[in-house]
Amino acid sequence: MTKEKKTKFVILGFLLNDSLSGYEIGEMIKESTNNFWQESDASIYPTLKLLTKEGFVSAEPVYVGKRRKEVFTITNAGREAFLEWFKRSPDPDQHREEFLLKLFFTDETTEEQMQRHCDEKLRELKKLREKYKEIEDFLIKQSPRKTYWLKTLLVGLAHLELDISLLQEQYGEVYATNNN
Amino acid sequence: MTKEKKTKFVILGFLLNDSLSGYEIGEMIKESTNNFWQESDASIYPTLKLLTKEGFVSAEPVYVGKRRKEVFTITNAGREAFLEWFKRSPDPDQHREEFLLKLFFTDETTEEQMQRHCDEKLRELKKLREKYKEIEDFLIKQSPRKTYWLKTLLVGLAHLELDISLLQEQYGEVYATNNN
DNA sequence: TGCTGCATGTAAACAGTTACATGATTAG
DNA sequence: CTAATCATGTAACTGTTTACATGCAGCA
Repeated sequence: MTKEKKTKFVILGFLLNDSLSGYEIGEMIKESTNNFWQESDASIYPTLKLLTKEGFVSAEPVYVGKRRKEVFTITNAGREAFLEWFKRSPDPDQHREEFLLKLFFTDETTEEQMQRHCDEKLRELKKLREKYKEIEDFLIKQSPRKTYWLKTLLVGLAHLELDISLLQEQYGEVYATNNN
Repeated sequence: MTKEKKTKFVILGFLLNDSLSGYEIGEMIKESTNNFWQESDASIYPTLKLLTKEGFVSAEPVYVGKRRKEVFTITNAGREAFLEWFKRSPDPDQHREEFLLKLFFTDETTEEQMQRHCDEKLRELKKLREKYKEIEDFLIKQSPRKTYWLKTLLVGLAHLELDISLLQEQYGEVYATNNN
């Protein structure tokens, strides 16, 4: 029926522990959930407004000098809504992997072109792996309570490692000497 | 700038070898690309109309009795458009994995609830693995020319195996006795 | 007769992104 | 002084899905 906007629950999730401003929520999303659940910046403020209207969060302005900051706090109704969402079976993943789409159609084109995409992808993934490892360190040192943040990250890392090794297998370790 | 509808290239991709009707394209999508690039049924016919208007495909009606079937053939311009798309760097993947989102927020709820989602997920993935293996057999026997269809499938299978083993690791092989 | 599969399509609603617009504060 | 960052928001557009609507053919 009414397919609820999932952005709502991402925001509620971050508000469970802390009262936060839209901007702060945006920063947290960028550093964490964006890696497996993308949200655009612009979706946050309208969604916060919606959540306010529904009574799932309450807003209060905080002033630092002339600077206004709208700080949001989750309500009991908001907690209930979050838990109700949480216990529902997750929807099947939605994928839109253009890289795989091109791999799929490589028989009709040239392997050289695809090889170039693979090279690029491999470089990207290695960079991402470094980033993930930094986040891993950070989580272990700074947020030892967030065991599931770490678990989620490790799932992501495992997938990265797999993709890296698949790409290297296929193309014979040409790049392995430099930056593995 | 103008972010082109990717659906166009999925359709062009399938038309590179064969002339096909909208329905047949839909069937092929369901069986193959839908596993990593989801398209809804309803997007096919309007996109074919668009492609016709752009001169990338040509349509001719075929009648079997009173039954009309619109068969589409790719044009030279269509081939060029496809190759132009193919050589562009793939856009970064878009993920929306509600399962991981829930895993991420498990610290704020209960592990029991999440465990239930994991059980369900594990069952789904095992089913999907069977499906993938059938497709693998089919491809090897029926479409030996499509080496990249097979490669794409093997990437998918590797990810499935990884997810299955991650889920089993976490939850101690409770289900390993029955249907592994 | 009614069900399933083949076959094509449209309208309305919704979600999501891009681009824009504004302004305060802080560090160099 | 100016660039970067903090901070909030809107309008327009585009893409996508949902639900609907139609009708033929074959089979039980």
